[in-house]
Amino acid sequence: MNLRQLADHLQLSQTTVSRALNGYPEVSEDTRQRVMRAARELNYSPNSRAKGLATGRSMAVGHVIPVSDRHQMVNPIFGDFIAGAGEVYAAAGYDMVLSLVQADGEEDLYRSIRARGNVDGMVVNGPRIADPRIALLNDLGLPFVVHGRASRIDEPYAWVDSNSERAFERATTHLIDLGHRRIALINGHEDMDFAHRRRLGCETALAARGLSPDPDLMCAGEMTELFGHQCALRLLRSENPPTAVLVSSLIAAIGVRRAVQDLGLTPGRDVSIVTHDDDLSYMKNGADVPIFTATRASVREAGRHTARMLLSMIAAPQAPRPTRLMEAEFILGASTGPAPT
Amino acid sequence: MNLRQLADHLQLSQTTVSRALNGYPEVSEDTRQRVMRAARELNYSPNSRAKGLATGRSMAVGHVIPVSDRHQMVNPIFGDFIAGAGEVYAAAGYDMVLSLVQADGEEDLYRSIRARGNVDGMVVNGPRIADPRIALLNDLGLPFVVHGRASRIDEPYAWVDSNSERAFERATTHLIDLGHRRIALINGHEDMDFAHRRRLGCETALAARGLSPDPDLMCAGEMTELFGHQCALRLLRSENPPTAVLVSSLIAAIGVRRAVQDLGLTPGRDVSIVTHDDDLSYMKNGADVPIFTATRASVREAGRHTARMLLSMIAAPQAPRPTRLMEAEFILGASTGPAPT
DNA sequence: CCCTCCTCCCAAAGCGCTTTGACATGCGCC
DNA sequence: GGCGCATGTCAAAGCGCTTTGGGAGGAGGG
Repeated sequence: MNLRQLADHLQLSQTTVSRALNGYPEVSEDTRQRVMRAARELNYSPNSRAKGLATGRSMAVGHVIPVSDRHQMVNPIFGDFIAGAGEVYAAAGYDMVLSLVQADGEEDLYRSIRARGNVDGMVVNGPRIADPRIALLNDLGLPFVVHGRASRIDEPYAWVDSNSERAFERATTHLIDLGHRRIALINGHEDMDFAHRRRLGCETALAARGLSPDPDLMCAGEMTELFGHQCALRLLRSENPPTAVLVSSLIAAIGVRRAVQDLGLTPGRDVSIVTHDDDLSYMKNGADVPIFTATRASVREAGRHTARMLLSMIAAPQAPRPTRLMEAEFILGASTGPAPT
Repeated sequence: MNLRQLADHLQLSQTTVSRALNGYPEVSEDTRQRVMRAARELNYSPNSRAKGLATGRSMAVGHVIPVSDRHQMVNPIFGDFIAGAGEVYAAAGYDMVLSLVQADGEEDLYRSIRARGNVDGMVVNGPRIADPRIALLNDLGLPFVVHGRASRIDEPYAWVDSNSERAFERATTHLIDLGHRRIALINGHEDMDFAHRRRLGCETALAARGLSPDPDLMCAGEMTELFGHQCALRLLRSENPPTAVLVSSLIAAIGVRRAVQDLGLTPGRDVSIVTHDDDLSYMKNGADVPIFTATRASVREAGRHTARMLLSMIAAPQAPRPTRLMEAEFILGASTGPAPT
């Protein structure tokens, strides 16, 4: 069923039918009702390609998901982020098109997305420090929102981020207040901007109390359960082990807990653990009593904000680039306690 | 840069340029080279909407992701599945468009996707027992592949699934061989077909050894860490607790382990745990020694197979519906041991 | 030398929609 | 009665591509 057939069926011109369906005022209310009813009954939906061609808008947005070449890994927060964003798109009648990309193919991908014109805007995930994609995208002139920020970038761009620095500063201060002095950090790859900021936050808190960070207590890598386990094992077995560990994701924290238990120690008593918690739907941080003391920021909520921001930019391309900083909650759980003496 | 501008620039007709770019033989090799070079230099990519309109194919496939209305949860395996599928699509020049849908809006969504014609085929996730979507989609006549199967459906349809029944039968038999008699099952919602099959496999194994399943030892729900923890706690605190637990996902198994440890018990000695492991990239089942004894089937690999199957169906719509059953590996890990006496 | 047949290229139609500009009505008003 | 003005409708152009149906020009055969 296409527009012409519908128009023929109604004995009207395509123009009138189109206008009736799209809410233009040049159509009598009677006719509009008739058209709407017929469209529903005959299950007519306009062909989106044709509509896109005619209007120059595709009613779709693109999400580019970097696939880590190191481990072919898709960041686990991605599902929830997409879910949040997808909710908003669905409500607004937008499609979401996903592109997975290895780090080396990125530039071409963005150019090609732009040239093929099948999206009206895009979302960029996993920004790195001084990420070159931002300049590229500004150049291409397609509306985009970054989930996260990129340090050392001067030009304006739209972003949604949670305040990693502040969150990790608070977490670190909390541990210092509990008497911990040897505090380890198990972080994401530190070329990722969020990891960089978390480290900064941590160091700021240490410095504020006259402590200096110990490089031996810092490690960075892909945030898997396994990585958390390995790092924690290495740290705790070292000569001068930490009494507390900051972890950059709940999944890695689970690995840390496993390591602590493997060594016959008790989390919260022998070793304190604070983790960042993205509030993933399938991996909640406990029920009433949180398993881990944590800094919590809902990545699903970030997805919603990002999507809304992008849609607003598509609607008003000339407006200044919006930004939004979300604060993380600090949640007291069972995994922290006073430093053992 | 569009085709016309490119053609003008080259002093050729659009026809010739189009043919040169699309590999038709009616163009001299010289001209083709010239055209290709210019296209590359001027960064020309054909507008995908226009191309789609003209060819009737959109070079995109749709994935419909059900969002559980119960907990607004996105299945965590989804990221890896998408990653596997996305790899194949990218290589074949297809886009992937994602639609998230609440269970109640499904029928309309499929119809609308069909009518708007912006995908050439689709992938259906999370089939239930006797899932009505299959009849609907067969009706709509758009190529589709189901990830999983739906029991009690007679009409043919294409699917990729792993042999859940067999896997859980083996797992159960293994536990029986170790002397376990009270074996619990922590399963996904049992209207989901895969969960249904896992239960069947479990019961088959019990029956083969003359044991009958104890309804008190079976629970089913959303496969979160929390759910695993709650179920395990309840089971282990009951009057006649199980000595072994079968779990339907690694994430839930982590919750089970936490419960076991909360009660001061040791996994693999006091309580044996066998889990299904989807081999998620961020949640591996240990390094050298698997943490859990497990039935393992890579969901990323399933994503690849599904995508390849769909593309082949799009290329040859008349061919019979392919199907593919993947066998799970059985991995011996540290979480199982002889039944305590 | 003419005819046929390739080879290489082109003009124009068509995909399904929106949108521009024009055209019939019917009405009130001078 | 003629004018202006809404109101409701339509035909046709255009979005950027593919594809059909030729057609010019040169090579080869009789």
